[in-house]
Amino acid sequence: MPRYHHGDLARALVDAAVSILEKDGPHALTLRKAARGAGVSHAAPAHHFGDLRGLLSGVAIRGWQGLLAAMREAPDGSAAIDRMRQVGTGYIGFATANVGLFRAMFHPILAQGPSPNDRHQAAREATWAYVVSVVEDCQAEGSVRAGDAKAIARFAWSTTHGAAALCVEGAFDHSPVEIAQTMVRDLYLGLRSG
Amino acid sequence: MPRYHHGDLARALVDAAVSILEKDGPHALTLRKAARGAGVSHAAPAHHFGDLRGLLSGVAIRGWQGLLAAMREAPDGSAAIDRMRQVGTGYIGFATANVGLFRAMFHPILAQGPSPNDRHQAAREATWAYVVSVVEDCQAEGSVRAGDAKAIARFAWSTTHGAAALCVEGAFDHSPVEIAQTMVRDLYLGLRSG
DNA sequence: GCGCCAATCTTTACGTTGTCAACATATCGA
DNA sequence: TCGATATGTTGACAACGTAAAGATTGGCGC
Repeated sequence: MPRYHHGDLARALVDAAVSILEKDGPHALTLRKAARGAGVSHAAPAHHFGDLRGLLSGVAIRGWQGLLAAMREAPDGSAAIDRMRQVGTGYIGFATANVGLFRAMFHPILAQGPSPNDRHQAAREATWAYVVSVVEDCQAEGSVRAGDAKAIARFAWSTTHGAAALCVEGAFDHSPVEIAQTMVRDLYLGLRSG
Repeated sequence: MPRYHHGDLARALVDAAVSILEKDGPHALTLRKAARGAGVSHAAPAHHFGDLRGLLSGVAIRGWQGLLAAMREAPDGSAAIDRMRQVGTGYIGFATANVGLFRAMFHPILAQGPSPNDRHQAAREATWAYVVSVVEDCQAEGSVRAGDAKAIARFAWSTTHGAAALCVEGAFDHSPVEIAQTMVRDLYLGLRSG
């Protein structure tokens, strides 16, 4: 029996939103549709997310968490360079496996103005911090050339993000796995030490 | 005096759309607003672009043309590697100088389903073809390592597009010029022959 | 247990939008 | 000249984001 109070509506709304995103894309995501998916009235989301941008921000938080998890999927104890490779393959893998979610993370609405949600910015920065730390580990073990770790991380991030974004766009007529392999290989041709 | 027939409404609508995009971003672009900007009734755009996706596609065509022009801005007769560098700096320069237009070119709505406009796909492929041709020229002059030119072009394109997209997102706390310089430099560390 | 307040959800309402159908006007070729 | 076609207008409709006001619930002091 439906109660007046949902219990965890914020989570349920994000669940519904992700489901809509994966089925019909970012354009199909509306506040009212997410509310229907969660079984509440159309104005209920406003109390948790404010507006559409807020809901999208909530979705993006889950996206960044998933992206970070995918990048960390390397086996424990592996060499830093292996973790670095997993950053690339995990990133592209996550993007192509969760196209709707990935597109929502970089939706133009979110890009405009400051982040409407502190946790959103935090989730994003946590992912970025992980990449920088892996670069530093690689430098420590000598598998990546010395230099400003953040600059190197920006480069690796750009290549990886660009490949993922273009893959998701369907700009390449190759499988994501192929793209990821050659991208990661070529990337470390430029990053290797010596 | 306003005539019943506009003369070149399609162009005027794209003009108005670009103006809206640059001022208020992709989210603010609506068919009705573009129609008002062009001084016609709200349903007039339908005859030229069908729906909102069609208008966005028309805008994107102009975007791809401008992007290609920016990438070709290298002085005539320069070495292929210089033209290659201009691909990177021109790409990032165009994106940051035309943020709204750039975002529209990669708007999620356009990414879903096939391109609604043949000229859109053509403009896109022309840009891609130019990058591949520059890579081949670099290989011919020995400034870029041998190998599948398209694969190398995909790599260069990914790095450049990723850097531009993240720049436009405000993900980097550096000036676009700085980003472009270090990106292009690091990119050709990995692409150089030998 | 009781009462009150804040949080949560619903209902109602309003202006805007995309899209369609019906109609009006201009252009162009047979 | 005249009809077909392209181009633009008007009117209408459902869906949307958002705000205001009311209903319901949970929690906290007492």
